[in-house]
Amino acid sequence: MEIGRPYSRLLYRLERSGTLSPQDRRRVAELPLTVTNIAAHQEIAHQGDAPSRCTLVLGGFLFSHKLASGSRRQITSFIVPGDIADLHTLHLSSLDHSLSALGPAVVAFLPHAELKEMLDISPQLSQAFWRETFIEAAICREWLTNLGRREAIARVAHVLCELAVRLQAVDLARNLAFLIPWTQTDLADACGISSVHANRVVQELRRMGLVDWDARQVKIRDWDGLARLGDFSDHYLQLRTARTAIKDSAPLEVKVPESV
Amino acid sequence: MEIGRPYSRLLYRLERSGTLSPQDRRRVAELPLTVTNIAAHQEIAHQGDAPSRCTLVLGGFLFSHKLASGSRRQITSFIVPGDIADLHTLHLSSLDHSLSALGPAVVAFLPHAELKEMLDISPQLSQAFWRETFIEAAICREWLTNLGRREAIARVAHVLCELAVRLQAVDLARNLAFLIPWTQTDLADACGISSVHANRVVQELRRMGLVDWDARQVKIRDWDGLARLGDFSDHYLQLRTARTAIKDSAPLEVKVPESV
DNA sequence: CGACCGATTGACACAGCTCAAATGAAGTGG
DNA sequence: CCACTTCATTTGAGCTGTGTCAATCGGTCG
Repeated sequence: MEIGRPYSRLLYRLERSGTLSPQDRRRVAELPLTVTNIAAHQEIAHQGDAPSRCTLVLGGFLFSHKLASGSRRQITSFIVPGDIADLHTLHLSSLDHSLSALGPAVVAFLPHAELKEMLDISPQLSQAFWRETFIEAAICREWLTNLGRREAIARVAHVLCELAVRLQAVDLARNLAFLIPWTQTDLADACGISSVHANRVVQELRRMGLVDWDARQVKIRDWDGLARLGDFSDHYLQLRTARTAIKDSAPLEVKVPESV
Repeated sequence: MEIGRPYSRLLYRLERSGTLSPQDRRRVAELPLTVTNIAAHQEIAHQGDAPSRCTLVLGGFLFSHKLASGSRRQITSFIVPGDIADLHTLHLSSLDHSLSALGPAVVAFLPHAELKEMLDISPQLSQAFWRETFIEAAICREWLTNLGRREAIARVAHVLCELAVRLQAVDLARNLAFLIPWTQTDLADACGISSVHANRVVQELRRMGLVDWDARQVKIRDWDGLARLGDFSDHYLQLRTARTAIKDSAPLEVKVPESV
């Protein structure tokens, strides 16, 4: 987990929309940070907290979640390396969700004060970070559609497609296969279904030959089939360049690499 | 609708988190704008479009929506006067959702160029607008939880509570009653349920004595009961003052554009 | 070896969906 | 001012996707 260059993934993301000036890159790279190991299932921040720093994921996965009716958990996002998990704490007084680690993770904490100062100085950086916020919101809207208007198997397929694309964009998936330390219950809580049903859906996806799924390893065997089933199109992720990097052309007519 | 001061509600919102300098207020007030009447059900922007201006709602209601599986509509947000409906088009290349009017509405279009220029000049304004984005995202997460982990009647109750609070915050609801030109089908598409079921839920809410609901007029008769049923707490809206406003103040006169 | 956790299975219940039709309210045009 | 259309609401009757409950199985770790 290249701790030596903790900002590389973040910078890579910020530059998706356009190049940053060398100066701006330096500003980001020189932000003070505290690298911390997080244990599996550890809660980093709790709903209602008012943290004074943001959390950049360097390795592993975090997720944000909320409770409904006191006991029912809804996962509101998966946060992958290169993402800032709680940028909104910069301007909102209290956190509207909790933040936890899916498995063991490595994060860097960035103090609000320095972050704010940096953003005040550079409108370009401010824009780049703001843009990340917008993408996050677009993902949230897509999830909303997923929960509101697709049935269980399509929801799961959609989430898998999204993760594959997002992870591939940060080099954490190759050949549409990736490792993620979740349980079927986590998946269920992201998809708004019960864990029992999540299990049945996973089995059905296996049976249909769409995915291999052993423990924490997910491999998409039939991208077209899964994307069709999950009604997935990656436009909302705004990864123009990243997508070409992944598979060099037409979005949904992608061929699955034969190898692996 | 007070067209004479189109920015009043926007300014009011931007200043929730802290006062703007007179200069910044002037910058906002002097933004060039094109006021336009929108017919009921008119689509203002379509998924995939790349508009070159943002849409500020002056009167009436807009909503953003997406299609799943080609035909199933999910409403992803209700946009009320004072909201900017599509601020994200400022930095994202294409719109990830469509934008339409619930009933007749009045909007002001703000060209991206001038908006960007203004935000580049003033970090304070930039922050204030960014903050609005964060609130929008928080609302989206709450909706996600709503769809994923609450049953139908609670979803509807939650949406009603949210609208009441948001509208009361911009003086468009008084005594927990408001006018909104939606149909039960619109409500259903926001809550991820069928319109038939939405109807049954509405009837149940009436029967329980929680709301009065004639045509477009919604009146919450038992706030505590409805909020409890909908598992609603307004923290995520980040409206410090809103709750007290709801309980005891008598908001000002309100008008929804009747003709347009 | 026992304890624990996650995956898996089966049986059953029910919330909410679909289909279909009736009712009601609000124009619209003759 | 009345037929006619249109659109929203309402109601009824099955049907089904998904939830809940309760075991069982299997792997991992101390």
